[in-house]
Amino acid sequence: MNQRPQTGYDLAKAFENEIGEFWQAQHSQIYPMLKRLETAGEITHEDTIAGEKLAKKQYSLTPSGHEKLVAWVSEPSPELAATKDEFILKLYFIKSADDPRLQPMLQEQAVLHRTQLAHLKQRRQTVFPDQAAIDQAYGHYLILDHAIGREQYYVDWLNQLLEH
Amino acid sequence: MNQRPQTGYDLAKAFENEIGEFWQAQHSQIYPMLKRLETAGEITHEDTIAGEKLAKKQYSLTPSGHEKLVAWVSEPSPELAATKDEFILKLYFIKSADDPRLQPMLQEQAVLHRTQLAHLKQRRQTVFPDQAAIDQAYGHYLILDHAIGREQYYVDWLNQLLEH
DNA sequence: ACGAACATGTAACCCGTTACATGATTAA
DNA sequence: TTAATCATGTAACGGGTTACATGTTCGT
Repeated sequence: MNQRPQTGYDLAKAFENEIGEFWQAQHSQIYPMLKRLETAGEITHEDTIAGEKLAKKQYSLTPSGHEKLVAWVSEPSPELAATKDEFILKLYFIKSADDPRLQPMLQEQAVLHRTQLAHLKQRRQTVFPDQAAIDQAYGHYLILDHAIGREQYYVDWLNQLLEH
Repeated sequence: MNQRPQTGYDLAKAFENEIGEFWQAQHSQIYPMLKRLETAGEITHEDTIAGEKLAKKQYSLTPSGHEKLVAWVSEPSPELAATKDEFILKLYFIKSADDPRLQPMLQEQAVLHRTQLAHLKQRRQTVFPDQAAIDQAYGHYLILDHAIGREQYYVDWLNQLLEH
């Protein structure tokens, strides 16, 4: 998306792995959008063949598209992140600290977020094994770092409530 | 929503203030939903008049609705929270730590999140001034506490990057 | 008298998810 | 050979936002 040509499939995977913690997009949203962006003149594609006859569309930014991307990154992002956390919503209906449903709920979430935290740490280790890897994709590293810190906070918060 | 009758307006305000950090719903979504829930037999309403002629609909849960709510709270919540943070998405396109756009971006977000953190702390002080207030709405307190911790982490993370 | 907050609704539109649909390539 | 992954698309549906629309009450 930045400079190297990518297929819609590549983008879908990036939304799943690289930035899925903070932004999501399914391939059913991506393919029509790529067509729209091409019509708008922000991207172009080149048809390539992998193997015998598997057709791929390698998209790349046009000068106009690149300009727009650079401008967009520099623009202010004044909106605070929108979150939908069903567990937290359910907490609203727990009126007392003694509610017998509370501890199981916390435990369930603790399992979930500990697993996620371990998974993210594992990813950091494999994707950014050394300083060179970090230097080459610093923003991506920051995203993963932020995701890990955020999960760590969530786990700590749950643990502290479980000790009680 | 729990036991005391509430109007659609009350609910909209709750989504704005009490749980807006983790779940959102506009009045345009709430009013039709209240009608649907009433048709389904989960809630009923009583027309009341405030002042001279301002019509209010005080909704309350039916036994069936209350049962469903209790069951829903106890159900597992296996999905991890979905987040959409445009700033973090933009970070993805910053390839180097020396990119001149990075520091201004971080500073802008720091202002945003410091303000939000101060606002949330202020709310905790006014909504939960003593232990009695916490004991009466423990879940609500936990939500606010979690929101504060989350913002504190975000601010700390940004500060640490700004020191650099 | 006026503006903010209270109070309730509908309509249009956009965005995003799930499901439907198809086919090629690669590794076990 | 068979399952996982690669690769691209469309359609239906639902949820959610913004905008449209109206009227009352309360505090200053």
